[in-house]
Amino acid sequence: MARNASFNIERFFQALGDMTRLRLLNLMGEQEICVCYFTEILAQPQPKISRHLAYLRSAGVVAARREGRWMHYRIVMPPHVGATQILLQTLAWLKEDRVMQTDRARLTKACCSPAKFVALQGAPLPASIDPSTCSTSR
Amino acid sequence: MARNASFNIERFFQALGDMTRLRLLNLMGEQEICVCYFTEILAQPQPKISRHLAYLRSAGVVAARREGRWMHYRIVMPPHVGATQILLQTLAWLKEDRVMQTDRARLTKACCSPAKFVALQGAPLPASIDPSTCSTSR
DNA sequence: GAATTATATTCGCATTGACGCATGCATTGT
DNA sequence: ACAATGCATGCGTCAATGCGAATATAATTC
Repeated sequence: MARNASFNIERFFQALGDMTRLRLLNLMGEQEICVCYFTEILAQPQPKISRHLAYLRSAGVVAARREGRWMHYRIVMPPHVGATQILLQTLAWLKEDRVMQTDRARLTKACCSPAKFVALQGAPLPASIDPSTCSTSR
Repeated sequence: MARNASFNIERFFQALGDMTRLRLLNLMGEQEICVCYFTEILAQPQPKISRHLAYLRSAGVVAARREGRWMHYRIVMPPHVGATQILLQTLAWLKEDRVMQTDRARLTKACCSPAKFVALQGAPLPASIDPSTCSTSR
């Protein structure tokens, strides 16, 4: 309920004005990600992650999908072309950031060798991950 | 390299997360604008305008130049290509907004017929304004 | 139905932000 | 020096935000 509040420009930029939320967006990128990956990769308390995801959701930047016990979050493009372009531009920009690159590397590693991440045993893989991308990890 | 410690991603987006600040940025656009125009066109208290300008300055989004009693503010492009593109994209997006269009129209009007804006008597015109753009005003 | 797992929400607290009001500071003009 | 002008800043107040800790909710498993 109350999931489709009208898109608000201020709220949109405010949602981008926090490093934790930017890291979450960077991890989502093009694909849907399970919450358990966020908490594991950012190494931060689950309630904190959950609140930031709720913030992003209230800003209309992400959407959630439930799959059994797991919640998958994905980026949704805003209902304005201008905002969409800014969001895409931001995601592209984030990829140049060291922290963001490290996060992405950890995500790949977690998906390829989940056995090393105790908390992720049995967690659903992002849909777009396939073993062929797991070149150097063991 | 090019690590400019003064520029902060979070701060950058936070600066964009306020309607008053977006209106100020929209008014500046490509040109330098005197503070007295902001207060007149937005019809809001001068300390409020000044505070928001200070916020934008602290975020590295605008710069100020003193000219006698007047302060001129202008947009400065961030030291990152990504941020620059986002800022330009944002400015372009704002132009589609009704409020922003009205503000711009009022700015043009104020520059062309300052006599109608008591507070702007003698105020310096934006550098890029010339009388040829004042077609229908008297 | 009870326990477990994955995620969301509530609470208390500290910090920040936005605002109005009054005042301070810098520059110009007399 | 004094007053006037244009702008910035300090103060008090209130709302919003971020956080950790605890608790609640939803889906699954026993």
